[in-house]
Parts: sequence; structure tokens; C-alpha cells
Amino acid sequence: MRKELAKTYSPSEFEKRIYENWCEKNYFAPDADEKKPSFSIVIPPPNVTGHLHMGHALDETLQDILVRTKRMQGYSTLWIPGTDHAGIATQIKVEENLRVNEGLSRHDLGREKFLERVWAWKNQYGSRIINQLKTLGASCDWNHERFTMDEGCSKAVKEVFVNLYNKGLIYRGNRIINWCPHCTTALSDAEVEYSEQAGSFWHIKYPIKGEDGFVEIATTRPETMFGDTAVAVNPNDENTKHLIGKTLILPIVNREIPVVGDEYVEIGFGSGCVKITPAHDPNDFEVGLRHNLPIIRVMNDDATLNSYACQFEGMDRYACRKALVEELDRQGLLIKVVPHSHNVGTCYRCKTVVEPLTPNQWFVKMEPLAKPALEVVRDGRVKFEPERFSKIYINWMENVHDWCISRQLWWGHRIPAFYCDECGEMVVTKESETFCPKCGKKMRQEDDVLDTWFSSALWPFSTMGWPEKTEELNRYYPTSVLVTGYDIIFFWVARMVFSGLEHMGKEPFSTVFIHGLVRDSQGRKMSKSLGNGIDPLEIIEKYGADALRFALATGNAPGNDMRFSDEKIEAARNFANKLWNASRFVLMNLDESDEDYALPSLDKLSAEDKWVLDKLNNLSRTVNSSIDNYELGVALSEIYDFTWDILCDWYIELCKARLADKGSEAAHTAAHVLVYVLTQTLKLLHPYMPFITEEIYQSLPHADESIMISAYPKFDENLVFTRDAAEMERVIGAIKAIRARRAEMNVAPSRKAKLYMITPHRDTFAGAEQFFIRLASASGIEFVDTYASDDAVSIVTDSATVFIPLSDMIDFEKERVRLLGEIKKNDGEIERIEKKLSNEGFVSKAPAQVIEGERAKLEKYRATKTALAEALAKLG
RNA sequence: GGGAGCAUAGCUCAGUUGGGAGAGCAUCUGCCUUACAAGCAGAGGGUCAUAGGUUCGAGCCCUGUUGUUCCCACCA
Repeated sequence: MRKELAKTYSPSEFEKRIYENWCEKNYFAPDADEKKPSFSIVIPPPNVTGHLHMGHALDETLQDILVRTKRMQGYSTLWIPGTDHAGIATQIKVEENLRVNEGLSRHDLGREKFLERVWAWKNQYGSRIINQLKTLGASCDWNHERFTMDEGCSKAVKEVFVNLYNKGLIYRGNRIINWCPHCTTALSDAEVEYSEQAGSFWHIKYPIKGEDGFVEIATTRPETMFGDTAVAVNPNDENTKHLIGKTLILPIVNREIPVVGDEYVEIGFGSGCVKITPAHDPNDFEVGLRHNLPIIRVMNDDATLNSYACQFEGMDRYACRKALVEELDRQGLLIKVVPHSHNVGTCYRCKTVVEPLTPNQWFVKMEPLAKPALEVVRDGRVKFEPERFSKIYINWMENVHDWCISRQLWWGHRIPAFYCDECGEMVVTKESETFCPKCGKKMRQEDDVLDTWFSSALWPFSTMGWPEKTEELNRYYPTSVLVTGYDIIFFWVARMVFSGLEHMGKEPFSTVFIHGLVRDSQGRKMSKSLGNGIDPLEIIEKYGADALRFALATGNAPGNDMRFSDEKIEAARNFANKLWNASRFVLMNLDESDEDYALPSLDKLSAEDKWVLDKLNNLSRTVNSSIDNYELGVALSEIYDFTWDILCDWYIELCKARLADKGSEAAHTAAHVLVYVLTQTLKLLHPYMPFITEEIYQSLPHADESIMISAYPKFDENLVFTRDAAEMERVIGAIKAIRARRAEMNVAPSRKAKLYMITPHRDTFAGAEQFFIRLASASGIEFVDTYASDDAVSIVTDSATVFIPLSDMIDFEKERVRLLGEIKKNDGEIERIEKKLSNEGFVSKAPAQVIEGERAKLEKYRATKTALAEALAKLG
């Protein structure tokens, strides 16, 4: 007994049930059959304490489409889900919670207790986003869920750190880094965002020692002057080079600093004199290295000024700036203030302006790692889809600086380096405790943790058991494709590539499928502060996961941002509803006792059957090739068009006449073809809309226990009916023309036309007359008999002329005007093609196929012209 | 400063090997035609930003221009 479909499409009633069933049956797990080719994806792990937003929904939808398609195509698919510990984000969240609820800071608790709290938090919220992914329909192998700080991943992180350290690719040093005073941690270059902010140039006098004069210094950051250890001028600058070697008196501080010559100073810009503050500016740091200048750090970790700032000690950097400028002005050392807008770096997490600082940090030496990572993209072993993103990747990788990987946080992988407080010895080891090789004392582990992206970079192989040599790595590494947004190419993709190459000896994936951002209906980025975020869960509740997936998968090109709007989701839901109702119609016409709904033998098929099968066959081909080329939206819109225009608007309508004759062989054939076509369509659509397709599939006579483990349709040589399909197209053209004329002539739909006769323009159409008559009646037009009277109006289509009795006409003059217009348009076409065909260049250079096509068109237009002229003559 | 994307119907966008442009929504007309009004049948609406070039032929390839968005670098 088949399951009946509910009268109305209400996805919330079946999506959950279906998903649970899939899980129970373990369909998401990879197939153990070793003969099957493998297809694997690792999920971009969402933040463990996060919640599902539209970006995830898009990312997960695209992956699920690929995975489901491949699974149906006979691959053993492994889609590894998991979450990221998200160092800063999670720690901030827990700290915030601690502050609000208990009035405590993490320091009040201490490291160990605080980490217990974070783990508790992780255990409480970590499953939330995973469950949200499930509502989307994601067919991840949930038995394989991983976490970037689980035991295996931690092991992999230590292994990698030690390996890189031993190879000299990880070092500790005090290069200048970006420091977030709010998060009080170092950041990598990638974690700094630049934004244009209004500021000023303060022009300040630095007196020259032993002279009356001064040099004019322009700075955007006067508060760093306490750390000035030189003033630089360009040695080639005629106006300033005489200053080199002189000594200046740093105002307020009254410290002596030298004037040095350095070509970093741009001639002609400003006063030509630049204050050099190596501790607080990356460029000054470089200048300082060249001139061996001291590094004086004047700020604390929270960006308050330290004791170097004299009376300003303890003030925040901006408060200090204001007070300092006032003081300089009071002392007559402030020359002028010029408004100036400039880019300042901000923390990507909290948007605080970062402070360049030079504390000791750990770095990954990038040059040796970047080289092979560039090669694999250049030579195509790793391909970006769309291709243009490879340029962005290459450009970044070519200019990459060493990666600052230490973070002054508590939540994360603690750096496996140990110090001896006794003798200062340092050891890097995988062991969790160790003793000093020199003095035997128990060593103290480094306080810093690793950048979150350090562990994410290992995700494609750490999740498969590395550093053990697992069977899984053997079968599923490298992964097939990585699906992610362009916003984390640098953070994640680039680092996975060099990590995979370095530690696995193989690139982690062969294709990077890049998508854009989901924006709101006005094109704005969805953000918490704007409050314009759309919650995918609310959308799912209201419209269903299938509609959400459809809306996200269609209507935009790969790599481009997309807008999400009510119209889009409604259109998607309407499509689901259409499919639902079409299926109900098919079910209504099934014989309950008939279980075998195989395709009838070819000799029983009518022209429209062959037509729809031919169309379906072509659809299968184009959908497969579009998906292969990552044109997921194109494939979906093809399925949409077929379902709505071909299957629903035409084929089902055409079938009604045959189905009405219950029990007849014709009805039997029609029903069987309907079931076949619908089932194939559902299969093609399943990767995109898994729930509705499964629900309907279960109601239909079906061979497989679930649609998701059935075979994906592909092109079938035996179902090519080119000629029948072409003739059907002509008939459809004729029916459309009749409908259009009737509408234009205001013939009431209730008023059936009595008679129609067709005159084929060409021989190829001769055989079509019989079924045209039948089809005409099927489409609301009643055929009585052939009608050959003169008092009929002609409807000229591109392949036939159809006559309607004059009594159906309302406005002769209007028809005459219309015909004249048609003739004119037709003549225009004829002229255009004749011109083209008489063009020597065209006939000699264009492909024969194209020329032949033009000739055929010309012939058609000429025939139409004759018919139109006759029709006009008939009107009198 | 360097690089990239986008500019196509009123709106949002498709258009991948160059052969007279499509969809959804909106608009207009007529329909409860027994799967579906979340629907059906019609209709209107585009010098494909702009100026050149290549080609028999350009929305598509090349160059310049304009507008717009983004990324990277960061002149203190």
C-alpha cells in the first residue's frame, strides 16, 4: 500500500521524519564497497559555539548538493562534519558570560578553572549548530564528527608543530606584530582589517641640539613619540640631507635622538622628516633594524601608556594623544594640525584599532612553504572554481609574510614548547611534560596558544586520523573538493594547501569551489549590528529546508554575492508546491494494484510521450554536465524549467485526454510514462531538494528503498527521439498561436471553437495532423471536423496554418492591423537572412551547420510570409 | 599604489567553447479549465554602461572611458 500525499505541501510535517529515517538507515556513511570510486569533502568547521547563519546555509547546501549527487552516481562519499574551537571568539563569549553573570574576569578564575568553564560551555552549545545543520538536510557522516580540539586533532597539531620546529620552519622572535589591546593578544596579518578613518597630521617641532632651529615632524600618532629613537630623512633629499648626523631633543621627554638617512622617507612628502618609532610601527621597525636603533615600547598590553610616557603614564592611547597635543601646544611646539583620513588596522573580531607591537611571538616561516603551495595552483593541481580566485590566492601567497601563530589566549592548543626557569633552556616536544635536558628541572610550558587557523589548516587530514597512516587517509585523501566563501581564502584555504603539501606530501583537495556572501534584500552584508540578518531556521520553519536550499542554489553565478529576499524564497516554495501538486495528479491516476511502473515498450509510446522522454533525456545530460562543472545553479534552473514548463504545463495537460479513458491501454501507457518521468525528475532534483523528493518518491511505486540511494539519471541512448520531439514542438507552437489569437480576439475561454483545420506548410509536418487534432482537444480546443470554408480566419504559425470560423472573430480591423504587423516583422527577418546569405564572407567562412540553419530559417519565414498574405487576403 | 568583480527588462539576476537575448518578481488582459489561485492562458517591456578594435558575425574576445563594489598594500 502506497503512502498518500497530504493535500497541501507542508514541509514541516515530513522533513524531520525523513531526516531521522535517513540517519537510522545510515545512508550518510561512506560505502564500504572498495570498487566504488571515492568522493570526499571536509566541512568548513563552524565555530563550536556559533549558530547557523545564511553563510553556513549556503555553504552546506552546496556541499550537500555535490555529495548527494556523487552518492547517487555511485561514489562512496565521505563528508566529514565538525566544529572549530574558534579561539578568540569562544573565549570572548565565555568571558563575557562570566562577567555578566558572576562579575568575574578570567584572571579571577585562573587558567585551569577558566578552561573548565569553556569546555562546559562547549559541551552545552557545541551540539547546537550541528543540529541546525541537520535541519538543512546535510548528509554528513555524523558518526565521523570531529572537533579541532579533540584528541586526534590535538595530536596532529603537536606533531605538526614539532615537525615544523625541527625543520626550522617555526621560530620564536620579536618581529613587529599586530596586537589587539581589547582581546590582548597578537594577531596574524590576515586577522587585521583596514578601515578608512578620519584623523589628523600633527606637525610638531623637534628642537635641534646645540642650535636654535628645529625640524618639523608630521605624525598621525603623536602619542608614540615617547618611543621615538630617531628621525629619518632621505639621504638624497637636498632640503634635508644636511640634517643627517645631527641630534634632536625629543620634546617632553628631553631625550636625545639622532637624525638618520634612510630612503624609506619619500622626498617631497610632508616636511621630509619622519619620526622613527620602531616599537610601534612596522616601517619604523624596519628602519630601526637598518640603523640599529633601540626599541622603546611605550604602551602596555591594553594600549595604556607606560612609564616612558612621563606624566602621561597610565592614560589610554587616545586620551594621551589629546593631552599630549595640548601640552605640546602649550609649549609652543605644535605647528599646525591638518585633517587627514587614513587607513587604520582593526581587529577582525572586535574592531578595536590594533597596535603594532614587538613582544616575543612564534612564527611560521612562510617562504619554503609558500613555494610548493604556489606551484600546485599555478600548474592546476589545485583548481579554483571560478578560476579568477586563483589569482587572488597566488597574489597573496607571493607576498605572504611569516605567520604569527602565537596567541595570548587560554582557549586553544597550548604551544608545545617548554622553558626551564632555572637555566633558560627551551624544548619543543610532543610530551605533555618534560624535564630540562641541562639541569633536570621540570620545565614550564609556554603560556601562549596557537592561532585557531593553525589547527584548521590540518583539518583535511587530521580528521582522517593523521598522523597515523589510516585506511581512511588512503582512500579519501586528498579530498575531492573544498567548498567555501571567498572571504576565507587567506585564513584557511591557503594554509590548508601548504599544510597538506608539507605534511601529507599531497595537496588537500583538487578543486576549491568558491561562493560569495549572502546579503540582505538591499545588498547589505548581514550583520549583528545592522540587525538585518535572516535566520535560516526561521526560513526553514516557514518555507521548508528544500525551499531554502533552492533559493540559495539558484539565481546567481559561482563566486558572486547573492541577495536573499522574500520573493526568492517564495518562488522556491511555490516551485515545491507545484511539484507536490503535479505528483498528486500523477498519484490520482495510478492503478493501486499495478506495482510495476516500468517504462512501456517503445512501440506503445505516443508522440508526446516520446517528446517528453526526449526532453528528459536531454535534461539528464545537461544536468550531469552542469553539476560536473560546478554550475549548480544552471543545473537547477534547467530542472525547474523542465518540471514546470515541460512536465506540468504541457505533458500532464496532454496526458489528461488519454487518462480520462480509464482502463484503456492509452491511459495505462500515459500513467506509466508519467510515473517514469516524474520519478526521474525527482531523482535529478533530489540533491537540491532532498526532503520533498523523498516524500513523493515514497508515495510512488519505487524500486529503491530511498531516493537518496537510487541511481542518478543519466543520458540514455535508447531514449533519443529527435524527430518526434521536433514535430511535437511544431504542434505546441500551433496550440500556443491559437491560444494567443483567441486571447487577443477576446474569445471567451468558455466558448469552444467548433472547427479547426490545419494546413501544413511543409511535408515534414504532414504526419502531424492526426495527433494535432487530438492534442487540440486535449488543450481545451474542440475538434469537430475538417473545415474548409472560406469564411474562416487563418492563424499562421511557423509550420502550419490553422483556420478558425469567422464567427469567433470580434474585431476584423484589429486582426488586419495585427496581420500587417506580422508580415512586416516577417519581412524584416527575411531581409536580414537574405542579406546574411548573400554576404560572401559569411557563406565562405561560417560553419556549414550555421549556414544550413540560416537557410532553413529563411525557408520557414518565406512559407510563413505566403501564409500570412493568404490570411490577409481572406479578410478582404 | 596594485588587483579583481559588477554594469543585460521596472526590480533581483541567469546567459562557459562568438551564430539576433532569458527567468523569477512586478505590470496589463482574461480565467475557480477537478493536481496546483503558492495556480492557468495571453500580453507589454531591453541600442545587453560607453567609445573604439578583432571577426562574415560580438552581451560574450581585445583596448580605452565612466560608474560602482570588493580585495591586497599602506606615504609618516
